[in-house]
This record gives sequence, structure tokens and C-alpha cells, in this order.
Amino acid sequence: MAGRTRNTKSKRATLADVAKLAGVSAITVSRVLNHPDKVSGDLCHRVREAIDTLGYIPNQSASSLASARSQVIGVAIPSLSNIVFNDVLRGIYDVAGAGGYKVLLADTHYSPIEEEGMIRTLLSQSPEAIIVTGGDQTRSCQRMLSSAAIPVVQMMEILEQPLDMNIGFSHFNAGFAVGQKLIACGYQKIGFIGARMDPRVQQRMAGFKEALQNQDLYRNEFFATTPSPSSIALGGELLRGLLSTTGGKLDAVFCCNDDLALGALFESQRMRVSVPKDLALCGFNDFETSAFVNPSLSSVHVPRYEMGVQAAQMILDVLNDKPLASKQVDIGFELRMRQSTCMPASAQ
Amino acid sequence: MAGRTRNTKSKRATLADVAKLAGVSAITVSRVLNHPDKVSGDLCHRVREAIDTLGYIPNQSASSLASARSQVIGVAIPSLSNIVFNDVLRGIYDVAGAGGYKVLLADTHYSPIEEEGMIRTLLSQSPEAIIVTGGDQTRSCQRMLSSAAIPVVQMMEILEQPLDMNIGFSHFNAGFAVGQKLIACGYQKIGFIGARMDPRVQQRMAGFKEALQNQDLYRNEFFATTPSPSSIALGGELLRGLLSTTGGKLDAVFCCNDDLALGALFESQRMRVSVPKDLALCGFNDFETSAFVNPSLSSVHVPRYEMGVQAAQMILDVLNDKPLASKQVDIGFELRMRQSTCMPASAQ
DNA sequence: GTGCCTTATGATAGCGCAAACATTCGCCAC
DNA sequence: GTGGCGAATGTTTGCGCTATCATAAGGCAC
Repeated sequence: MAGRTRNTKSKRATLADVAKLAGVSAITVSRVLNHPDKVSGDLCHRVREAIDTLGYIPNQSASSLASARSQVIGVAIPSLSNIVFNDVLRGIYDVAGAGGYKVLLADTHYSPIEEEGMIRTLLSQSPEAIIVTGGDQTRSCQRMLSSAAIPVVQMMEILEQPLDMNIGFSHFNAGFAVGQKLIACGYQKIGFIGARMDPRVQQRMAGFKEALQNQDLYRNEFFATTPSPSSIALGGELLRGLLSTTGGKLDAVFCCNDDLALGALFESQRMRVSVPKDLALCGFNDFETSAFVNPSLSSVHVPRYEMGVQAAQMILDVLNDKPLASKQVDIGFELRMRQSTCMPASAQ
Repeated sequence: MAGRTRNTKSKRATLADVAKLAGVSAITVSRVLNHPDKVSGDLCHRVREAIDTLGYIPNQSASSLASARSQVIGVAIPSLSNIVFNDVLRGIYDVAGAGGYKVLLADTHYSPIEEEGMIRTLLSQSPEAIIVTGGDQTRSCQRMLSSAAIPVVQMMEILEQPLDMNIGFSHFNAGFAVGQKLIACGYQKIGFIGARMDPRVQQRMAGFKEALQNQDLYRNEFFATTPSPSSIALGGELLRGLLSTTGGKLDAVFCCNDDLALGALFESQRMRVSVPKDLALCGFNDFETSAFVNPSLSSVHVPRYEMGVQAAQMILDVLNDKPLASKQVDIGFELRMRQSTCMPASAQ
């Protein structure tokens, strides 16, 4: 609580300063900045010169307060260090920025409790819209979002009952598709490793499990999960653990994401387990590495950047009163089967 | 410019609403939120109930305007999709968040021109401090930053003449160290591949080049660079190009980052060029993958998360009038030599 | 010329909050 | 009892901007 002293007393220039220098009223300066078509070319020019001279930068707080428009879009994601969200963010930033909006970003650390606090903080900035991840907000968080009466997009997954708008894909279906594919490839002893176990990973696992159960191939002891954060190192550990508890009987493993899958692949190489001859591996998210590693890693591709773009675009459309085709968009996914799941000819 | 109609006219609750419900004055509510120690327990409780009842969320714009404190730290980074910056960002967010600050983030796309516009936007939010990447801001951008009269941190590299505070490490020294190390390992025909060629990559290259020149080992045709964004795919392409133009004479290649290095490694494997027997590879940034890939990839480790933490901490310290040990912090780097640069016994 | 419209500019008020100053009250020393 | 002090609460004001309304100046039909 120490006294906050700024050594410079040269206060920032204001609209009024610019107006005085240009010999016009403040509102005219405001118009030059916000509705230049409503000011004559002559004045417009004079005002701009004054702005340059003073190095005037508008005070967005005052503008927001007076106009009830903050030009801010709030975004909450579970993790800053997960590539998955970076790609989505890039899409959001590109579109929001081009539309004249700033993005205020919060990292919820995969915790709905933290998320609630962070969304409260976001809302205190009077954002014109909010983008959140998934649908596992706390009740009071959902109430806050609703009563904020602004457009809300829940992204990354398709939800049964979205708060407002929704873009993503079905993780259950994706997991199910992987399960079906591995079975179709001829694999019989199929395992799963998962980390973090956030709602989307759980849905992938549930879909995968159902596909196996449909063919009577589900075995509880072939599934290894941990709430720990996902990493390459962890992928190796989980795979080694699974192979040891199952006595190496597995012939395919679905990893809940590419971090784990790469870790499993690298660990297999060190254990002299040949992929895919001895063991097939499939990841999720399709990182760039997955396409280039040897053997290349099968994965589920998701148009993440595109999802971010569309999420932001839906918001811009609503904010500009453009008609929206649908409040819910299934952006889909695509199995990218590569060398790591090529069933060897000699398979039983 | 369509009319912006909000269907709900239920305006958000204000301090005054809370005050009326609690039967106190507005300033008391403000005190409950900002200086609870100055309000009696009884009133404090009553006010908090009113806040809950109304779902009151303070209007940060009004608060900023009235108090001249925005609780915002502006951050500009060159890329949202480069893991390097994610780690730094995580550090910044963790510390800034714990200190009660929001982070307003801008992606400059490695362009000083874009950066200038984005910093202008950041400044319009009246941030209490700014963190930017590197030192290649435009003149007018630097002028804006100076006249904003707020703490500024330039991060990622050590600068000769920082605007204000500075944290990072010497990319020149890091490149030089890699050069020396490869030479010490006994490599003689040493190449370099680089992409993006932003200022920091250029410095790494310059340091590396100098190390080679010192031993008369620099050969211009062993250096391949491109302004294209770095990627794993590009690493493979650049390596293949370099090997073909040099007739495969190289025995070691320093890649300006781990993306390129991994791409080079994977491409080597596909070309049946054995790493490190036929070709040594060294990357930069030490991604998690690098430690686990086979053969494991030598790289230069940089404490990125720590750098973000310290950048934010320096700012919090200045904002709280705590004495600062130094305005410039060299966070260092560390060579992590792994299998990809193990000189084979049979080397000439 | 009159009336009416459009365009360009200005004056005023108020957005929601907190700083600064004002008031009230109770307590204590003497 | 009196004066003085601090704690608790309130009143006023203004942060910098824009919405709204007002005004002025010009154009045009008749």
C-alpha cells in the first residue's frame, strides 16, 4: 500500500487539449476520431495536426464510460501453454483485431472456480462479448454470463444446452471414430492413455470406450488415466506403466492428445517396441510434429485456427446485427491415419 | 454502422444501486470493495449482501477514470503461436494475475509497424505498465512509450540501450557458445539454417558466425536462411537444400530454433542420414520434444517461464515503489548437449 | 423573401466511480 | 465538563469522453 508516486507530472493530453490547440470544441475532435465523415475536410486536417503535435492518445476508459462501448472481447481459456488454445487464440485475435476489438484474455488453469473469478474480472471491463471454453462453468458463473446480456460463445466442444452461441465438435464422436478405426484396422487389444482428464478428454475417452464395448473389446485394465497435466514425459510414463501392467499384450493405444502420443512413441523407440509393428499409436489434435515424426503419428485433426476465426466472426456478426446462420456450429474433425497405425501384414 | 440494439434494457447494477439497497452512501460501497478495513464489520456485511443480491460487478472503466489506475498491464509479443512466447506469457499472467492486474495482450506478427499501432491501442487503455518484445520498436513507438511515463520492460533479449527496464539474455553470446561447442566437439564443416530472421535470430546467427570465423571455419555457402516463418516442415526443406547445395559435406548444423531442428532431424531420418554419426544437429529454445525425441536433440535452454515471471515481478515492484536491484536482468541460457551432437569416435 | 431542410459545429449533461474534503460520533485525558 | 483526536460515514466534485440536443449557416423550392 505504499504511496504511488509518478515522477512525471506531465499529464497525458486530453481531447480538450487537442481542441484548444486546434481552436475547435472537444466534440469536434471526438468526431474526427470516431465519425470523420461528419467533419469538414479542413477542420479534420487541423484537428489531426493537433493530435499529432500533442501525441494525443484517447482514453479508452472515458470513452467506454461515455459510450457504453468498450471495444473489448473477453476470452477465457484453460491453459496458456497448450498449443491447442494458441491456435484458436490466433484466430480470435486476427478477426477481433481486424474488427477493431481488443481481446482481454484469462487463463483459468482448467479450474471452473478460477474461471468464475476470471470471468467476473472480464465482465468488470464491460466486454461487448465473451468467449469461454467448454460448458463446465459453475452455476453462478453461468448466471453472471447470462445476466451480462452480451453475446457469449462457448467453444471447443459441441454442447447440449449452450448458454448462447456454440462452436466446436463432438469429442465423443471423435473418440468413437478413433475406436472404430482401430478396430477396422484389425487391432484387438486396444488401450487408452489419458491425462488431465478435463471434460473434453473424458468425452473422447467415453466415445472411444463405447466403440470398443460395441465390439466387446473394452478391457478396463487397458485404460490408464491421470489427472496430472499432459506432457510428452507423461506419455512415456503412462505407456510404460500400461505395457507393464498388461504384460505387453496391447497391440494399439489411443492417446488422448498428441503430447502423450509423442511421448509414447519416443518411449516405445527407447524400449525397442516397434511402432506400428508391435504397437500402434494414435494421438489427438494433430500437432505439426505428428506429421513429421518417424514413424508419422496418426491423429485427429481439428481446424483450431478456423474455430477461433469463426467464434470471433459470430460475435462480430451479432454485434453488427448481421443475421447468424446458426447459433451452433459443428466445425468437425478428421482422422489422419499415418504410419503409426498401419496394421502390419503379419498381424494375427 | 448498423444501429446497435441490445434487447435487454435491464441495465447493469451500479454502486448507487447497491448503496440504496444497503441503505448507505455510494462511497461506502466503494470502500467495502477497495478498502474494507475502513468500514465497520456490520456495514461491510450488509453491503456485501446487497452486492450479492444485485449481482453487482464494478465498472472498471469508471473506476479507472476516477482513480487513474487501470489495473492493466499491456503486453506485446510477436507471435501467439510460438511456444516460446507462451511460456513467457504464462509467467507474466501468473504473476500479474496474483498481483491483481489484468493483462492486455497484442500479437504484433513480428512487424514493428503493426507493433506501433498495437502499442497505441494498448496505451489507450491507460495500462500501468507495458512489456514489449525486443528492442526494434519504431522511433515513434519508442517515443510513445517514453511519453506514456509508465514502467516499460523490454524482454527476450539484452539490449544496449533499453528504454527502461530490460530482461533477457544475449542471443549473440548464445549463438557464439553453440559455435564454440560444436567446434570443441570436433566438427569442421559446420552449417546453419535459420528462418524468420527476426532480430534475435540474426544475433544468434551473428554470434555463431563469429565463433566459426575465429577458427576459420565459416563458409558462406554453409548458411541457409529464409524470412519465412519457422516450422518443422521448413526445417526439413532447409536442411535438404543445404545438403544438396553443399554436396552433403556438412558434419554439423546449428538450427536457429527447435522447430527447424526437429524438422531437420526428421528429414535426416527419412533421407537415411544418421544423426549424429553422419550429421550433428543442434537447435535452440529446448522444447520438451527435444529432450525426448530419438536421438535426443541438443539445444539451448532458456528459462522462459522464469523470464516472464521476473518481467512481471519487476513491474509490480516498481508499481509498489519497491527498490529494484537492477533495471537490466540477464537471465542467461544453458547449452543442453544431447545425443544429436555426440561426436562419433570414428570422426576424422 | 419565406419556409424548410440539410450540413457543420457547439453547448450541456452525464456515464460510474473514487479522491478530497466534510461531518458526525464516541472516546479519552485532564 | 471540555477540548481534542481518531474512526466511521457522507457530500461534493471531477476524471475524459460521447449522446443528445441546440444552433448556425447554407441551399433550394416556391
